[in-house]
Amino acid sequence: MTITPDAVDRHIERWLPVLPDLDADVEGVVTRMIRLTRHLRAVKERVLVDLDLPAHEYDTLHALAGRGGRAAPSDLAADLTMAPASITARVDALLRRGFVHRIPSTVDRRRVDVELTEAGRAAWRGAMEVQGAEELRLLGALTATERRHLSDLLRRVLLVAEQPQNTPQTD
Amino acid sequence: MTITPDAVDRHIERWLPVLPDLDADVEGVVTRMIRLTRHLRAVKERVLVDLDLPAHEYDTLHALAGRGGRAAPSDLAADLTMAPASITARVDALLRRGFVHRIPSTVDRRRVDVELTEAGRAAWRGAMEVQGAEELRLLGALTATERRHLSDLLRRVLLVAEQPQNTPQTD
DNA sequence: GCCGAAATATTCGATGTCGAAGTATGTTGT
DNA sequence: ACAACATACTTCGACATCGAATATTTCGGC
Repeated sequence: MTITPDAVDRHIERWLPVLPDLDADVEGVVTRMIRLTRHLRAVKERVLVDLDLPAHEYDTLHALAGRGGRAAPSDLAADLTMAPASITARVDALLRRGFVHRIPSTVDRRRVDVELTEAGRAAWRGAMEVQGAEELRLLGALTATERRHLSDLLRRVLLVAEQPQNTPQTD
Repeated sequence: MTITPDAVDRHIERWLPVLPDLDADVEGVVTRMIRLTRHLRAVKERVLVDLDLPAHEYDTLHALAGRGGRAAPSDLAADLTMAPASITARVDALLRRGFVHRIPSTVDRRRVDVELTEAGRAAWRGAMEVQGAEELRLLGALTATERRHLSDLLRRVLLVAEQPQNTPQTD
């Protein structure tokens, strides 16, 4: 049983002539992760189009729901790894659609909590239902134990990424 | 030897109360791939900043080099999975820096080949040298056989992604 | 209590990307 | 030969994002 080559195998084969010391496994892992995340993002946007919900609006609702339906803009910026300045426009758009409220904090008048409305929560839930189907389809290629194995391997890689770089002597 | 939890383990633990039927392995694999690709992208941009080369300019040079130093804008758009309209601005910027030439095709006057200059190739090579170091650092967490195993698992997942969706009845 | 520093959200200007329309050129059918 | 269509690139308008600057509020030291 020979393995079936995928687009990344062809990608590597195409690059090997110009980069002879390319590590096929390292490049293969990285490129496949990039393509898979891009694929999942694309499918997600295609699905959300039917719900008239841009992906970045869904992401914002999702982050908000993950904070119990109420969070400060700076918290959302941290969760979404975005510049705080970008949250303003996102909240503005959600506000226009009636998905959130802006509630000035009474204890700290610098803060303005963003709160999910019922309509916002409903929109989030509706999009949630169709979400994840593609993830299941893709990972259905593996058995349950293989998925666990894959997840474990990736965890070990991510743990290295989380470690502070050994070259923080930039200051 | 118990496994060390990573940020995704904490992420899943935080979401489980609100989404009880969340599959930890599926979510773990997807979220780790997303975070790893984002991390690699961030490190890449941080490295390229020292070379005064924006990541998207490097990507364009890289795609061009992968085509042997000469390609049509539409080819670059396909390789970079971008809208053809976006290539114009990228080539304009590379042109201002003397990294590429625009060469009108003589056989088909609609086409305008983009050609890497020596300066462009040098900039690409210089950035290439420092590229990939972070990839090696991360995947150094695994042994060679584990990397191969990881690559094989991802290939099987990607092969499913490449298969045409069974719902193309949109027309 | 008061003044400088830190924190929080927003505004502003610049940039990158996209889809749609536009322009020029090539191809095909009759 | 000509019309209709297709192709390749560019221009344009809209939009998301960002970093820097700004306004307001809070905190800490004296």
